[in-house]
Amino acid sequence: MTLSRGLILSSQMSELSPPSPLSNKAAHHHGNLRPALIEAGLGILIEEGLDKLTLRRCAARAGVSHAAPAHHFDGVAGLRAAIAQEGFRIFRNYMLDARNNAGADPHARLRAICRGYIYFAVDFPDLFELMFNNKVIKDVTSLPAQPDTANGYDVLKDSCAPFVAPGTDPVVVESQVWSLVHGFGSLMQTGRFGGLSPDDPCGPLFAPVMALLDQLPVYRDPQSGA
Amino acid sequence: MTLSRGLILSSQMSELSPPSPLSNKAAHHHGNLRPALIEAGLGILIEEGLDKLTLRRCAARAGVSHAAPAHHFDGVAGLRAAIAQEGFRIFRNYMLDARNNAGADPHARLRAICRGYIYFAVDFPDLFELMFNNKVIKDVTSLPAQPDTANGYDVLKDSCAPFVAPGTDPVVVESQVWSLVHGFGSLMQTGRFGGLSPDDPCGPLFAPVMALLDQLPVYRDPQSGA
DNA sequence: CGCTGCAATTTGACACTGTAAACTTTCCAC
DNA sequence: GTGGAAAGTTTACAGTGTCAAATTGCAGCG
Repeated sequence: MTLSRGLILSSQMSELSPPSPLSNKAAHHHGNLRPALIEAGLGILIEEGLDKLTLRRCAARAGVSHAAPAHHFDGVAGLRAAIAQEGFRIFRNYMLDARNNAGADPHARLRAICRGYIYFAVDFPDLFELMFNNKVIKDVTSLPAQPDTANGYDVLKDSCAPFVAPGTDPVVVESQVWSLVHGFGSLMQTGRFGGLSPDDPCGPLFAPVMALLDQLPVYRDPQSGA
Repeated sequence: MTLSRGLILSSQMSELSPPSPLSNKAAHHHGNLRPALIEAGLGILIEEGLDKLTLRRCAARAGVSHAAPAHHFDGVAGLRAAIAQEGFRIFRNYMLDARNNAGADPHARLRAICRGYIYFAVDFPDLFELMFNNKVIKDVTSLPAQPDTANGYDVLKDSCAPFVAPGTDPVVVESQVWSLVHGFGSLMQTGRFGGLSPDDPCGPLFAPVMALLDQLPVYRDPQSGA
């Protein structure tokens, strides 16, 4: 399951290198500047940190002039939102991978996506911070008809479904799980939750904290139908 | 209990207006620039938002030149850390107030401090974001021998004590509670957790989510001794 | 083929920010 | 008083976001 971590970043990119219009060689127009800028931003975020993520630096890394990004993003906020959106896609893949490698037991599957959640927060702390920055998250998660598949909420929702009592709002269980795991992911980077180690990437407190979810009763087993 | 909210900010300040050295009239040295800058920063944070919190703006609001803060803080990061530290003091008072207005029941007390936690996040979203910004929180919570009373963790710890099973590490329950409430506070500002209303400041999902903590067994009643 | 039009990119400029150095003022200790 | 440290000011410089005005390269059309 740890195989899912450390993925090659470019293989996760969505907009990156689309059909590539057949030998679009050295067009002065660069061709795909927008995805190139997003990738540059992700690289800066990972290698240099959130405070180094600037418009001009992204432009330089993509090999264009400092004002070029203005034609593809609505200011620096737009660039950050686009990078966050790409981050949510990687984030979702982390949870999907973790879930796919789990068994059929609802509790095991829930723990799995939580582990994927935390793996992502550990692997990309600056990207995680950018994505869940109060300002950015509002923009990204409330985009026009933004589907749950764009931010991974669908994976969480799906894994919470077995624990939803009939006749109750699913968002209750979803909020419980999401709050717990997101709070853990945020606070873990404090250092107060114990140091991380290569063989224990989620820290020694991950399992005990997530044990709180073991008490959730199973109302519906998605495998066996109703 | 809602009395505790909307406190006059200056009354919460710690460094603000110390002994005031007896008619320190119009000293060109301003006297108490450091606390004045912190208060200016808090005002900017509340009135204008986190992105407007700059060294020069704080200096202007305090009525000094733009380079004056350099003599009191280690760059802009130092100013932000100092403001966050002041924020943690207010934050702690929010939890203390909420707890003091609760009864003796351990679960009720725990719910109370969680409500104080969320009240603070709702009242000061930008300050909340600054305080729990991954970069800043590390500085503030890991200051030299920073006691738990400086960031409110002592209040949380105290309220979790009744739920700590004998022979187990208290940090487990503390992490469970803190993760849940902090995650809720962070994610609430997404808008996904339902709109806030004046008479329901924590949103409609607060109670259902915190119900997860009702299952915690009480091992020790602090009122009746062991 | 040459021309126009358009979109992408560049260049230049401006305001704002953080930071450092040099300077000025104020006050305290001696 | 005098020296010196502390507190603030002034000046300067490198980055940053953003805008307006060129400039470049391509596509379509005469």
